[in-house]
Amino acid sequence: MTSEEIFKDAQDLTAREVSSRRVDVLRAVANLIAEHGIDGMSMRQVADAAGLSTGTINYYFRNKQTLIAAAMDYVYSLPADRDALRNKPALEQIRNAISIFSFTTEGHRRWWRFWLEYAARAARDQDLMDSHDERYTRQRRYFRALIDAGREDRELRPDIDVDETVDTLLALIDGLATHQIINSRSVNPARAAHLLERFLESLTAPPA
Amino acid sequence: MTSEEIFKDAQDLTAREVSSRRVDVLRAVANLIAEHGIDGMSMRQVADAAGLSTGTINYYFRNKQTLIAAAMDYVYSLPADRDALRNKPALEQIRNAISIFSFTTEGHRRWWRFWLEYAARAARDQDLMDSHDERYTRQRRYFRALIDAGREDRELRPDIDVDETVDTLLALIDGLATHQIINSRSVNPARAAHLLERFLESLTAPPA
Amino acid sequence: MTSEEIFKDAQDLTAREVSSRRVDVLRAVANLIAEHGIDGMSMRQVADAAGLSTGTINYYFRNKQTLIAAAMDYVYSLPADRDALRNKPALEQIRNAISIFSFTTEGHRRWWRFWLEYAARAARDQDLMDSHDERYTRQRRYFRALIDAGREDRELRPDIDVDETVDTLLALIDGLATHQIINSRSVNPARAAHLLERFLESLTAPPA
Amino acid sequence: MTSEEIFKDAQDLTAREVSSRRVDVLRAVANLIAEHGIDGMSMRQVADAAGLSTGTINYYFRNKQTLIAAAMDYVYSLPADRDALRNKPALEQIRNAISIFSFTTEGHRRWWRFWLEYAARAARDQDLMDSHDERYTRQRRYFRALIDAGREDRELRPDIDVDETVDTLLALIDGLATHQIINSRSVNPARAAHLLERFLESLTAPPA
DNA sequence: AATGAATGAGTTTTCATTCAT
DNA sequence: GATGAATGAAAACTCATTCAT
Repeated sequence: MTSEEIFKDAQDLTAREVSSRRVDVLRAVANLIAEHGIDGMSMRQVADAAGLSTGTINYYFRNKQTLIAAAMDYVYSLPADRDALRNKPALEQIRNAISIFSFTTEGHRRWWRFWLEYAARAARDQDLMDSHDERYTRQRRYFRALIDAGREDRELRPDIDVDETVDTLLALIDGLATHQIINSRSVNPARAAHLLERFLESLTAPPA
Repeated sequence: MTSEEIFKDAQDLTAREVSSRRVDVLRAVANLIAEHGIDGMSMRQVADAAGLSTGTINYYFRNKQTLIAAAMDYVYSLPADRDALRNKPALEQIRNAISIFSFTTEGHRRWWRFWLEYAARAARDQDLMDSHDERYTRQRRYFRALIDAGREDRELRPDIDVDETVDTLLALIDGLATHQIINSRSVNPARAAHLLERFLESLTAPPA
Repeated sequence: MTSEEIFKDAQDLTAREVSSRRVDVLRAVANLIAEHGIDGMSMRQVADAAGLSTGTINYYFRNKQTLIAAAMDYVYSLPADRDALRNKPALEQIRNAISIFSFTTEGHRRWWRFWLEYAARAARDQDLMDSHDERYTRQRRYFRALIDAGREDRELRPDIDVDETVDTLLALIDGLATHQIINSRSVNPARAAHLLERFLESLTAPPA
Repeated sequence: MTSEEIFKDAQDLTAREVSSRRVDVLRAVANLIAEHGIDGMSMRQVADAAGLSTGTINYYFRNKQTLIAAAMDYVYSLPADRDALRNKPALEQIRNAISIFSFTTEGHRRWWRFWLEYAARAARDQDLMDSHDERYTRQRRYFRALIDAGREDRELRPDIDVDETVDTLLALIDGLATHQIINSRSVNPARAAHLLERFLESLTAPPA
């Protein structure tokens, strides 16, 4: 499942697939957080959105904090269709990986609002911060491998510093996403995509 | 007053300047938001921190929402000591402007935590978003002028696209700041500063 | 104020004396605990009984635990009219002190039900236990002085061990009170009073 | 089974005797009440402690109230090993009967905490009060017989009033037990045992 | 201008109880 | 017989806001 599927409207979900109650709840939480923020989301809203009683929500998940942590985990546990591209050129894989973070659908917008809310909360919550750091490390490793491969394939310039490139790229992605959300008049999806593409270009080998 | 002065410890403040009660409150709010988040900050906390009663807080500012908007405005109303550098080389001015966003002091950390909280809230509040967009536009204009100047002075490469450079730079700054906050184990201040410096280097004219 | 005044019916109170809101609440709590037990008393009941809102109760007292502790303190803070008897014979003072613990009025019954509830809770709450122990120590000291005086005045037998007498007497009082409450069919007030009187008799000097 | 066996640690129990599920539950309830109080004990705790589901607890016993009443009955249904002492001197039998109420083991402490909780609840529950009164009557009868025998055997003074002695003794026992629990700093087990012993001494015939 | 007591709606959470399996 | 998911009412507590002083 991709983030788009998580953040699509609730009513579309039950029809298509048989999902456990637990997942229904987490999906509802993700959408509610994207829409109202963590503190703006009440347990009653969760219960209503999931079609359960508040008692049941607290029966499954011990309390709101645990519920939110679980929702975070769930949202970030995108199995990703990366394997399908395994034999494609590295640059294509990078572009694909990046595209996941674009703003092409409403689902994407919700994902990023969720992410922003998460980030703001994690800034004050050591546990969330730790688990986020872990995910970031994985993401970093993944992009590092891609860029490494791209460099060896001569798709990317041989003189780039891989680690620096990864960290800069990931910061750029998050920064552009944030700007798209809160400076949406100044930075629109097309603009953000263009800037990212320009950054990628700066990494490709110049015509000898 | 710079952001550092807003977010330094409260006791340091009263000594230096005579400030109106209103400003005391706003400063208290800014620090409380950085520490507890918007929803995590109660009006009573504000009152206590400002040495006033809750009644008075609501008397000055109509309600919490207005108070927060005022605090946002206040924090972003940094007069900035940019003029002092007016005659320095453009690159130095850029470096100085960027340094304001670094993480060298605890005040800086608080500033970014405030910013993150602000961003998350603005994502769901059109009014905040609008006023933020306005500020972003001003910031953009300022950096644009600097980079323009730098290009004309041949400090920067003549082939860079100024608008793209500004947007990329600002996104990078925000992205790196976010990472420093929530991926603090992976991205520390020195690393972030280094990556920004590397980005600047990529803008300088290569030795012919 | 004596325990009888604390535990009389609420409506009688407001008429007679001007009492602070705080005391109104504590009196309501004492009566509610006597009637429903600590866990059986809800904050809403307290609020209703005191003619305030739940918010106000939590505004005065930080939470239920603090409220209960305050109620305990209040109930036990009987100024007592002991001084009035200062010059009377020791035995008369003892009899008077004991009579406070008798069951002559409904107020007394409530007082003992409150005490029993308190004791049960204190058995599991170190803080309550500590403060109770302190009160017990004071009570012990008071009776010790009385019995000492009685022995010196030759009202009481010279061969009694004062400490043992005090501890036995106080245990007997509490035991008889408990029996009157929960074995009310077997042990009634008159019986309990008689048994206490017999115990006192055993302390008086036998006719030489 | 004696009270000591009910209140000893759970793991020791299963080994020795084969007991029905019902009894397992009641034992768990007794211990939970001693530890957390009646209202502090949840049905889920009972289920967990008994290794059953909440559904099963409510299936065996109709509801919490019934369960608690059953637990009370169970705890008080001590067959007692009194018969073993049938031919011993009355005073020895009395001392033995009293020793059951001492505080020599952790099991005893739990028993008394249970008793205190029971008493507090019975003070507000006519049904519990009635069944307790019945037990008290039995206990009274038992001690009456012992003291009667002791008097006839000339172990005890002939001039004591048997009924008064019984009621005083039982009140003293309960009072001392309560004091040991909630005034544990002032009244320890050794002290309580000593005071009881002194009371017994006052009943024995003085050397002519 | 300033207070802080008072409010009451709203929140999270607990828990005895039910019931389909 | 036995389960445990699900309930919904009730609990304690919070908090922005009001208002008499």
